Amino acid sequence: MKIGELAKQSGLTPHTIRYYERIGLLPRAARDHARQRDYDATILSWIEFLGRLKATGMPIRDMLRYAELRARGVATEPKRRRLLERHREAVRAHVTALQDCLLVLDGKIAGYAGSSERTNDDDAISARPIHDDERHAIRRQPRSGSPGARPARAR
Amino acid sequence: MKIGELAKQSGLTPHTIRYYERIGLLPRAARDHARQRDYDATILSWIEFLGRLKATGMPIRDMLRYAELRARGVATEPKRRRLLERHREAVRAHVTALQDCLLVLDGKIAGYAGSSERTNDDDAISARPIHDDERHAIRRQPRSGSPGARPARAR
DNA sequence: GCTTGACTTAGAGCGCGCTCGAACCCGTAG
DNA sequence: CTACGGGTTCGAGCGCGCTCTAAGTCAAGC
Repeated sequence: MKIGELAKQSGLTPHTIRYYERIGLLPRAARDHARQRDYDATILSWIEFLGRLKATGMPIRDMLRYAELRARGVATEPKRRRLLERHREAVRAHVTALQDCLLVLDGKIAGYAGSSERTNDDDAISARPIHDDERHAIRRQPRSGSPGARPARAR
Repeated sequence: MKIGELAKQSGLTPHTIRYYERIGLLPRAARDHARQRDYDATILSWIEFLGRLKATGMPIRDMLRYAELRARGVATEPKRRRLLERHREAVRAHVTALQDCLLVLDGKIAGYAGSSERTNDDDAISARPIHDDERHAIRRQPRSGSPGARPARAR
C-alpha cells in the first residue's frame, strides 16, 4: 500500500503520515524499488490507536513515549500499561469535568427559558468552582519541567 | 479590584486578562484615577462562564460571538440560547466519543494483563471506527471556508 | 518522447491561545 | 528623594500540531 492509499484508509493526509514518521510516531516505512513508502495493512491498527490517544487529548510527546516503548519490545509492556492507566485516569477526569460543565450549560440554557421570561441572567450559575486543570481544557503544565530543562530564552 | 487581584480570584494571569480584553472577550474595564483597570466583582462570574466554554472546547472565536451578542443586550437572547444549545450538543458528542475511547483504552490495558501473559497484542481492539470529528479531538474545520469541505489539496 | 500524476525531501508557514519583554507611569513607605 | 511594587501599552515570541511549497524523481499511458 502506498502513502496515498494509506491516507485514504486512515483518514490522515500523506503530509501528516510523513510528519508522523519523521517525528517517530510511525515506524520508518519500508520502501519499494522506487524508494516510495510501501505499507503493510497492519499499520492501520496502530494509526487508529494513535487516533484514540489523540482524540482523548494525549499530547504527541506522550504518544511518542508510548511508541518508543512499543518499539523496544515486550519487555516494556508494564511501562506501557502504566502509561495507559495514567492516561485513562486523566481522560476519566476530563469526562467528569465536561459533564459538570454540561450541567452549567443546561442551567444557562434554562435561564434563557421559553423564548423570553427572565430578563435578568447575566451569568453565574455555578455547579462547583472550576479546578484549574479543567479550566485549561486538558492537562496543562507550566510549560517547562522545573528541575533543569529550561528553554533558556536567549536574549 | 485591580487587575492583579482579579487575576488571583479568577485564576487567569494579568497578561491573559488584558489579552481577553483586547480581543473583546472581556468588556473594556473601567479605569481609576490613575488609568488603571478597576474591576467590579461581577466580572468574575463572566470569567468563570468563559472558563466553562473553554473547558468544553469552544474556540475563542465562538466565545467572542457569544460575548458580542451579550453586549448587544437582551434582544439577542434567543441567538445566545441557540449558540449554547449547539455547543451543548457538540460537548455531548465529545463526551460520547471519549467514553468510547475509554472502552478501547480499557481493552488495551486488559491486553497487558496481570504482569505478563499475552505476548501478542500489537494494537487493534476496536470498539467502533473513529469518526473524523473525534479523531481530530474537538470539532476541527477545514481551516478556511470552502463549501466543499475537504482540505482541498491545492496544487 | 512527452505528459500526467503520485510520490520524494527539506524546510518554511500557519492558526490557535496565550505569554512575555521592554519601556514607561503611579502611589506609597522609608 | 528614592526605591519598589504594582500598573500601563505595544508588539514580538512560543509551543503545539500540523500544512503546505518547491523542486525533484519515477512509471505508466498516449
